[in-house]
Amino acid sequence: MSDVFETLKERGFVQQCTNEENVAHLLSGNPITYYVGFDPTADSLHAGSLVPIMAMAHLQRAGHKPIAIIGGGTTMIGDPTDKTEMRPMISAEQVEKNGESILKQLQRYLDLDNTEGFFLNNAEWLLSLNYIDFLRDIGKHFRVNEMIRAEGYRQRLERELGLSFLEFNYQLLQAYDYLCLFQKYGCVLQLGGDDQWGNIVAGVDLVRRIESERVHGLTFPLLTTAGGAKMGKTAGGAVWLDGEKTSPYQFYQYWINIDDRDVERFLAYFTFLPMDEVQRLGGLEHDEIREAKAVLAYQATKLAHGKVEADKAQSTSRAAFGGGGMDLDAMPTTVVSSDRLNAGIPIMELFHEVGLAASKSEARRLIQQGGAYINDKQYKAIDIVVDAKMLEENGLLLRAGKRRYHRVVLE
RNA sequence: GGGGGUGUGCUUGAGCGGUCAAAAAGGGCAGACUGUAAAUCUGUUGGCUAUGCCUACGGCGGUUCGAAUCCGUCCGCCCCCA
Repeated sequence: MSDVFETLKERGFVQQCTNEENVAHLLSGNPITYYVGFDPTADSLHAGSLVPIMAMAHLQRAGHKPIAIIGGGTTMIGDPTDKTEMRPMISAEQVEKNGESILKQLQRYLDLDNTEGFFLNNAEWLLSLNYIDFLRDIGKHFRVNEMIRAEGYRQRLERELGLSFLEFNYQLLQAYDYLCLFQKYGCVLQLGGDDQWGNIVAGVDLVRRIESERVHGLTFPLLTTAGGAKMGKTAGGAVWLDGEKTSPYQFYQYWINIDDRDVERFLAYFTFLPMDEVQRLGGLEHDEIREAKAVLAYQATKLAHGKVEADKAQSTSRAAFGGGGMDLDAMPTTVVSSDRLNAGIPIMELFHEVGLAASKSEARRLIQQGGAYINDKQYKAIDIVVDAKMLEENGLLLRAGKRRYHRVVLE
């Protein structure tokens, strides 16, 4: 078994760690069980979640057993950590539904078949808690003085924002999660974003106090892009792992369009390429860096959507930007009846209808500012009517700006 | 329970009773330059059957020729006292 801890470290996954030597030692020995919590407030994970996912995958490849848990119980309270306001609560049914989608996505990266890995909802043990018992058995181990020192709480208190008692209990519940997982599954390592550090440590302490056992914690750095933006967000919103919400092609393009400065870091995080290769690619400059981005995009897409989709996305991208013809199959397409086209469709209407502009006014602006193209020809007059005469063999190729394409074909 | 404050467009945040679709910044989009990058410059950024009309300044109601701006009330959030 190779030294996974070393791998995680050199790939940049380690931000804080309860005790580096112990964790390194633990990971180089017999298989252990570790866990990461995921937020079930949305029905899909997004690119930002790839950091914990990839870390889990590295560990599983080294023979360790992952537990992915969704906070069905905790979400019903709302996590105050690093939030300026209270997180909205969501219903148990919604959590259940979201959990199913999330599990499917995780399975692309991890084996969660209930032998090699597990997928659990903490509602399972949290919902049946009895208040008095919980206070007596768990609550007595927590010191309020310590709790309010935690960054997340402290900020809320200092900024005089107020913090409900409900939210204040979040840390106890997460610590309790760890305790349960330790007791039932022998879980001895919790991973999470650095904002979770306080909660993780609370769990480590709790297990030590109740079970007199030493368990461990490790956090990942919170990723931002070189531009300072949150990882995995774009104009259109989050970059989802769900192919329905973010198509494989869009997913691919997200990685292609990242800042040059992020290339090496992201290769280390989001691919399994050996580090010497990562460094070689990261060292490329100017035009060549695009090759590195292509590798990153392809690898990341392949992991998230499989080889077939990755190949398709890659060829579409190459065709679109490499000067050649487009890969028409992968392009979003709208079907229009020939009668309608023969009658003529105002250009603003067309751009709006296919979704390249959110409203007709936006379409108007786009056109007036020279961002509207049909079959690679720019059209700046808003009163143009698109009809069958403009049809080419592949239909109409609409483009908004440099990168957003849409095809219109006849019925 | 008492007192005070606050609620504006994607976000932050100005806003005298008319000249407010609402300052400013950020963000977004488009154009130029480029490498599908960054930086920079320019334009733009509620909708529409478009030199006009409609919808918008927490909800409802009122005062007024006229309200984001005044009054009442309700809701949300925040602070202080209990």
